[in-house]
Amino acid sequence: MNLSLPDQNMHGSSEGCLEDDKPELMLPCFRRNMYEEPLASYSNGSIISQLLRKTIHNKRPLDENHFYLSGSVAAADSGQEDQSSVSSKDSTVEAVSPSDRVSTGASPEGEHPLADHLQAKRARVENIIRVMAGSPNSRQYCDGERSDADARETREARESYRENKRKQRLPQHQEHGTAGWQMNKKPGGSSSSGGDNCSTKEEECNKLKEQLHSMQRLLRQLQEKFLQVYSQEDPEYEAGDAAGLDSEHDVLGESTDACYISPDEHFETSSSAVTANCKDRINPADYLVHQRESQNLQATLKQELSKAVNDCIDRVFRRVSPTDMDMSPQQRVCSSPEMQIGLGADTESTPADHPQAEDMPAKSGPSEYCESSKAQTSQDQTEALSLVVRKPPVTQVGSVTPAVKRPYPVHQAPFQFSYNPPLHESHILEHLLKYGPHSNFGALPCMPPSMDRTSPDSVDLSWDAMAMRSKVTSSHFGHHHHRPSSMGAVAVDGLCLPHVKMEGGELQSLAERNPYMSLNIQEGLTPSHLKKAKLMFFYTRYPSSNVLKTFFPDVKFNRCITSQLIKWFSNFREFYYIQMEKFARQAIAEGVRDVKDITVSRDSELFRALNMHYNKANDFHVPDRFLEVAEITLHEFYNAISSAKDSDSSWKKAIYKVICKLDSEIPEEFKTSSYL
DNA sequence: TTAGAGCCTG
DNA sequence: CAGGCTCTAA
Repeated sequence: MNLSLPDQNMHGSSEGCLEDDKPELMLPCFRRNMYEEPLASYSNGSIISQLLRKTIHNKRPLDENHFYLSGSVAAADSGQEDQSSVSSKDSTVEAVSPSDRVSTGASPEGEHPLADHLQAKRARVENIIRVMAGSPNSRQYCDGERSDADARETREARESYRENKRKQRLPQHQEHGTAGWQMNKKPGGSSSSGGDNCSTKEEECNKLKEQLHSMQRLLRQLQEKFLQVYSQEDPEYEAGDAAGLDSEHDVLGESTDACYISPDEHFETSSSAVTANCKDRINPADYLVHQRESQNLQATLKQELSKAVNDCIDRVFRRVSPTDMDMSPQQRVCSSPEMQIGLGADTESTPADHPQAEDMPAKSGPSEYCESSKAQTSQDQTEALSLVVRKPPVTQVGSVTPAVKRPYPVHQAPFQFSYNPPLHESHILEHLLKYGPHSNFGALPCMPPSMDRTSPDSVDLSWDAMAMRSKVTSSHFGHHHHRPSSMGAVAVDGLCLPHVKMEGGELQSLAERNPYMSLNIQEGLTPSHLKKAKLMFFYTRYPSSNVLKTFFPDVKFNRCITSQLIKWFSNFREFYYIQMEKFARQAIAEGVRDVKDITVSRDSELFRALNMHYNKANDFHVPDRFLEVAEITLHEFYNAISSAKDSDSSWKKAIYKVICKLDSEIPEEFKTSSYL
């Protein structure tokens, strides 16, 4: 039988491993603070610090109101964040975080040395940057699912984390505070303010450029993303989001036309807001000079940044091209995050929407995999598109492709992941940037560029499968490279990941604990869920709600969803029993004398009718047991009707009672959400 | 009271 | 397939 489990090792040992692996399953890259790491490292690298110091020295507060505006916005919104515009709001909230208030507000008259203010400002900008990095995540909460308590908790955790980091850095900053903008020198490093060590300085500059350029990239992507997100919002969200966006624009001084704010601009506008309180400390006579210097810096930075971006793009292409020489230009372009952003919403939506290639040769070794995926173009899209319900969205580029029937079920093994480096936080971030919070992680950049968008696996995997894969990524996994072509998707997952098997409930709770994971928990039932339910009907006519929860781990169950699923099965039964009655009466009409003459085989019309209903694509091998049950049911109906029991209004109840005991176990494969 | 089955209808 | 309805068991 097709669905027999080839992965016995899935059970037993897998259960045992589960506990051990749990911490790891909670992928490090999904932890919130992991998102902050890269940026924290930026701040350690202190490109921001340097910018701040330089800018703060040069720049005069232009508009004190700006600060108050930010502050008041923060105060007003701090209790009701979790809108799509969290980034801006959070930014301002952070800007007036308690610790900052202490340093800036407690003694505004200058008791504190300038360094204190600089630190405060620096910290704020760092916060802004960090928040921006984390905010794509927060967008998902605009659905209102998340409780205020959760929001507070997350925010507090984030703040305390940041404060800790900030505290750790403070002494360092103070030590070097007066040295100007080279505050991030390593302890043993020479002071570069004099510029006497050219090579060291050059190196440092390069490093800084590198960091700046990375940040720039991230910022640009984030901004791009935000703009897209806002523009795609549902009308009902639009008002609120627009407000948030506006406020963001106010705070950041960013223009809507310019989808990209250069970091220095961004930085300067931000710092202009946060440095307003320093205003009276700066000599007005120097203002113009400082402003000129500031502009010079700005121009220099812009120049440097564009150079760096160019270099980066070159590097990306250089890195991509050796392995993807055969890629189509479009594919190649898509492999570069920068280019994806540049290509706009269309391409941006592509990866998430790109279907699973279902007609691929089922058997493909690691080396074949890339090749196969290269062969996958958007034209290979199949009905799998519907597997993930996406929110309103983005232009669906890939949805035009013809459906391709495939032998059921065929999936690609995720073994490729074993060759990839572990997920890095920035990868996650980039993924979010590229594909949005509602995309799944099947196309994480940990994949080879060529697979990024074209992998048949990249679309359809719900998060649990993704978690498994990611688990594989970081674990020992060098075998299981082959699988029989007829093996089902779940079997594949199980074969490849024998030690990461989770029950639906665990998946759900895990996903609920982790906002990023829950991205792939479906809010509603999709056509593929329906299809799966129909196939499950071949095994169970009366599934309990627990069974349903177990076998739909990627569905976020609530009362409504549960009833809907139950209703589905009720409808299935209805059709089933109607067919049974119909064919039983037909048999009687045809003069069948003996119930034993009535059989149900795969050639039977009855079976065809049922198969057509529950397995329309005919890509599922119906279990023999179902034929037996169907036959029994038919016999029951035949007997009841032939003995005139159907005159009783509730004559079917007796039959139902019999049939409900004939449920068989649903294969484990169905437990995997990526089954279809 | 609630969940779920079953029936009917659109 | 979903919604509305009744009925029943827990």
